[in-house]
Amino acid sequence: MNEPALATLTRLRTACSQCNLRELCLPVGLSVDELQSLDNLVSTRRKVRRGDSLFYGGEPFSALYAVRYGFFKSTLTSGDGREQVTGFYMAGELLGMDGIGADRHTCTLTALEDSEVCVMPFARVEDLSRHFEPLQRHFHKVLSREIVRDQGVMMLLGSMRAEERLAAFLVNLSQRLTARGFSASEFVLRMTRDEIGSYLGMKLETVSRLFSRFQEDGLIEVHQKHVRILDIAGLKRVMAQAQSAS
Amino acid sequence: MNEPALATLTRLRTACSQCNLRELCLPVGLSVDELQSLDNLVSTRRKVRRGDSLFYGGEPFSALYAVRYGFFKSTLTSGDGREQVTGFYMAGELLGMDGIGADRHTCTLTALEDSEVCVMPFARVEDLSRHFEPLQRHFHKVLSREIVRDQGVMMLLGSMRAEERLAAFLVNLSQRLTARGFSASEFVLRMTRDEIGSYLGMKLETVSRLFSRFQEDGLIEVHQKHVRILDIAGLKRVMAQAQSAS
DNA sequence: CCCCACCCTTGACCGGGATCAACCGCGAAA
DNA sequence: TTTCGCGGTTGATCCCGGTCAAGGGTGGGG
Repeated sequence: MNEPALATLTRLRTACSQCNLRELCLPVGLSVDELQSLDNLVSTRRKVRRGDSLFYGGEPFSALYAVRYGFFKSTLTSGDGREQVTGFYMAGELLGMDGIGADRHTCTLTALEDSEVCVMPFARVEDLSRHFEPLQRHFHKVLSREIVRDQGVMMLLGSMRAEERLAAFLVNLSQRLTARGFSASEFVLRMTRDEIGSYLGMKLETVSRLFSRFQEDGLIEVHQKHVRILDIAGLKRVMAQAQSAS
Repeated sequence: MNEPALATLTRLRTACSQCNLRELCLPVGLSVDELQSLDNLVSTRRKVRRGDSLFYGGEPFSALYAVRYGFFKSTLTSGDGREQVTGFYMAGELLGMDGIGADRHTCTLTALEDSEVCVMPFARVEDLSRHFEPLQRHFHKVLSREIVRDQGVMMLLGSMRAEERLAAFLVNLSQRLTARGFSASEFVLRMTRDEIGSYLGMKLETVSRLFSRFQEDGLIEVHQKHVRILDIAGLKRVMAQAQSAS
């Protein structure tokens, strides 16, 4: 009841109930009252500069992270050194769930632009989950959705042609940006052609060629990292051409 | 303290503490005492005949399932009807975690041989997790491991050549069978070439050809669904040839 | 027990996307 | 302002694995 002033300040600054991302992030769907139960979920915030990593594969696991702003990629490195991009993450999304299973992160999370995350010590997440049912429910949903997302990528990689994959990627990006109040039709890619290619299981040259083809077909306008979507319905049509390539 | 005899019977029959899979399944790592806290986690058991489905994509979600014996595949069907196999599951593995996120299953689980599962109503899983910390920890680990597994498949599909993928598949199968007390080197495939191909992102003809090639190379012996692994180290070498195909 | 539907194998050919290579453009740093 | 380097684009060629086709094995249901 009489915590030191500094602690109070930190608690307020990192309080979910004060956060403008609460509609996107872990507390989604909680009432204002319920939200206050989460106010010491976040211990601190942490800034990560473009190019730096939040954590590396192999590092001990201790916390989950919620993106406050910025953009991340997650990568997996196989025994023989091949690197695979396994996801891209933006504001409100949760990072680090891969580490729970073995108390050790399996993938590396790297910022693709200057970013900031909320640090949620995992012991605290579990504690609060045990005492606060809505958080428990929601946390389980977030974990489950990550599984579903990954399965979607498996479908992408396992049974779609290169152009379908890239179209699906653009549609997905556009949808997630829209949900965050950005323009659905015009954005700047935070990642390189190589990173897109790794994520989608193709070479960077193929990504580049497909961007050009989509442009010729009037679906998009590309200028390096600037993309404007001209025909989202057309992209969705490309996505579902239904003639498996593999 | 004086429950009806029938209830007692059911409870005992489905008690995790009596189950010979407890070393593989949800209760792994719990002491005998702790185990008894789980004894009403499982409501009933359910048999699923070969070819039948435990649940379908789109169906409402209500329970998780633990495989007691048998073999399952999970499949995802895309909007345009393409089907992708997203996993194979054997005794002790947990099914249905995809359904938590949207209270609705996204994939279909089909038995590839006559099987039986333990039905764990999800509300009960969450209840027990809240009151019993070791279960909570372990449940989170299981969810996280499913995420990690999926990311492994993404790596497979995104950056490995066909022969590497099939080698990885065989090595993985062999390891999981070993953990269950089966022979590491000789087994019967429960799935068709088509299902393996879908899982690994290649056509059934390619799977068949690669099996033949592995046989010529003295790595395995194949006869339809019977496989004998002759050179597991050789397979592991094939897995890690490190020259990306995509 | 037999048969037929389903699964598997193998061959011939083709094409999508990888590979190799050259060049361009933009942004950061001096 | 110039330069340097990374990232992107585009072309030429190749080859892995997809496609099409034919035939063979086999195990489960009637």
